[in-house]
Amino acid sequence: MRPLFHPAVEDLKPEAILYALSDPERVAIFAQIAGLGSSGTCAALSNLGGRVIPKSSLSQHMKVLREAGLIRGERHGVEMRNHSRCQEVDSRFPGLIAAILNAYGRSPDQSDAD
Amino acid sequence: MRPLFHPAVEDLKPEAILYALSDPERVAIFAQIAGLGSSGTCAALSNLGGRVIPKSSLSQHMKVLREAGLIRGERHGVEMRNHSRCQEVDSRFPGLIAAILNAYGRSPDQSDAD
DNA sequence: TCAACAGTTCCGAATTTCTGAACTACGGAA
DNA sequence: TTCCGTAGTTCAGAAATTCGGAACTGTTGA
Repeated sequence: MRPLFHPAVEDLKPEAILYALSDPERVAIFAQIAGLGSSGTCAALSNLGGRVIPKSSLSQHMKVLREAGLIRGERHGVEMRNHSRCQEVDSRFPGLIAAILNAYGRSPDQSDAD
Repeated sequence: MRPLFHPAVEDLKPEAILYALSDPERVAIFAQIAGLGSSGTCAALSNLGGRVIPKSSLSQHMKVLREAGLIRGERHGVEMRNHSRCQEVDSRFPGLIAAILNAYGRSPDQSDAD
C-alpha cells in the first residue's frame, strides 16, 4: 500500500473537484463526511442511498475525492478516518463547494445521510 | 440529423453540469459562448487555447454542454448559433455557474478567449 | 503466530471517449 | 433543377476509463 496522496491547497484543480463531484454516489459520500465533520470510515460509507457499494469501488471513490483535495484520509490503526477539506477548498475556490452541495440539495454543514 | 435536445430548466441535473464543466476544453468553449453573449459557431470555437479541436470532438463537446442545459443551439441556415443558458441554470442552481467559472479563473460575464 | 478486519491493488469485462472518414443539411451559383 | 462549398453530425474502430470480484497488505488482538 503506497502512502496516500493529498494535494496542497495551491495545487487544487477545479476540473478534478468538478469531476469528483459529478458522480452522485461520490457526492453522497462527500456530503456524509462533510456532515459528520470527521471520522467517515469506509464501512460507514458503503451503504448510502440504499445501494451497497462494493468495497473496491468505494476505495476508488475515496481515492478520487482524496486526490481532488476534497477529503483527507488518515490511518488510525486498522481503519481509515476521512474528514473533509471544505475550508481549504473554500479558501482557494470561494463558494464552490457550497454552490455544488446546494445544487444537489445538500447543505454543506449537515448531512441527512439519505 | 436528429433534432437538438435541450433539457427543460426543471430537468437540469447537477451531475451533468459538473461533468460537462469538469473538462477544461469544454469550460473554455462555454466561457467563450457565455462571454460572447451569443452566436458561438463551431468554427469560432475550434481553436481555443492553442489546440485545434477536431470537429467531431467539438461536436461531441457541444452535445455534452447542450444536454447538460448549459447552452442552447439554434440552426441559422448553414450554421449553428450557440448561446449560454446561464440565467436559466442560475435560476435553478443559484451561484453554481459563477462559482465554477470563478474557480477556473474566468468571469461569468466576459471572456478573454484565452 | 494466527485470525479477523479495513482497505488497497490487480485484472478482465463493460462502458466511455476520441477522432478521421463518411454523411446530412442548407444556401448559392449556373 | 443540379452541383458545389460550408457547417455540423454520425459512424466506427482504437484508446482510455470505470466497475467490481478476488487476491493482497497492513494492523490489532488473542
